[in-house]
Amino acid sequence: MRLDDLDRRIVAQLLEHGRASYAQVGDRVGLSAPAVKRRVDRLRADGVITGFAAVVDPAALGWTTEAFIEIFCTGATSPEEIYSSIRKHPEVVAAYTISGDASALVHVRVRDIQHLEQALERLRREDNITATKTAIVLSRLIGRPTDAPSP
Amino acid sequence: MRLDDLDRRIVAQLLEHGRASYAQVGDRVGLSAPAVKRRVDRLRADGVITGFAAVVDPAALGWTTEAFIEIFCTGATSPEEIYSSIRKHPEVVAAYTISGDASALVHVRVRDIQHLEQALERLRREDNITATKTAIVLSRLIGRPTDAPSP
DNA sequence: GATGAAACGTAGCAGAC
DNA sequence: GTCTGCTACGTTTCATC
Repeated sequence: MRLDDLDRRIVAQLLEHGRASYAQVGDRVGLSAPAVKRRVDRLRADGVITGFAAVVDPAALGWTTEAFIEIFCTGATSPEEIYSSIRKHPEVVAAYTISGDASALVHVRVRDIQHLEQALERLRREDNITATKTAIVLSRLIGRPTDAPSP
Repeated sequence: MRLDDLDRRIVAQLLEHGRASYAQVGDRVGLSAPAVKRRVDRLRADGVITGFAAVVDPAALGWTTEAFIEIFCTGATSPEEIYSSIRKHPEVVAAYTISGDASALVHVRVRDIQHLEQALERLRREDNITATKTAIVLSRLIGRPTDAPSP
């Protein structure tokens, strides 16, 4: 499937203003409200837009600390095994298998350093995980505060 | 300011369904639509909810590759200097100053490996940046596809 | 302080063009 | 893609606890 320029501008609008009315989006991109709705419906059906979400300040919910943890696994641990080892930890907001020394990179969000320590201990207790290497986030330079799990 | 349990449930609902009507949210949390609206207005005014956004599949927009780049800077480069060095690169979707060896961790999203190479070259051309260490994302285990810049 | 019910204006939606 | 009408939602006002 192909996106034309109008589609991209609609997506850009909805990335900024996810609750904007179709008429508002239409004003910005030069279409009528029903036309925008049709295109948004198509974008959702095609999986370009997978949903809508509130953007929440994690600090306001009491999650003030975040960290990136490199995870080292035994031998040839499959992505599925890594996934099942980390999915149960609610502090994990994102995780990726990556090239390089580490098996995976895990982004966690925690209340404070004590909470981070607990989460790390829990992670290291997983069978597959042999070692971790943690980098605590000192400040966010770019990127919206991502959505947080509820404390 | 303090959030009660109702506030947290409303936030959780809006994180999942950012375009849900107040009545729908109210049904799930046990409030009427006006009551939900008042609380959402307050949550927005207090900065707990900073906005709403579409959740977009970057792959559908042609951004199929992502990577994490550790950035090493000269001496005591301030976060502000790092910020001004990376903000102009549209491939950067997130960036953090972190503890450990590297000065910053930068999350980039690119069309393909060739595009990644170009972005890396551009980054390394920055005055402050002395070295980079890149880990290409092989697969996303956890975490929504984050919002992408328009290609 | 908070909520729920009723009002009005507006947006969403389906059909016809 | 636009225009039209019906339905549902967002929003304010007011009474209530």
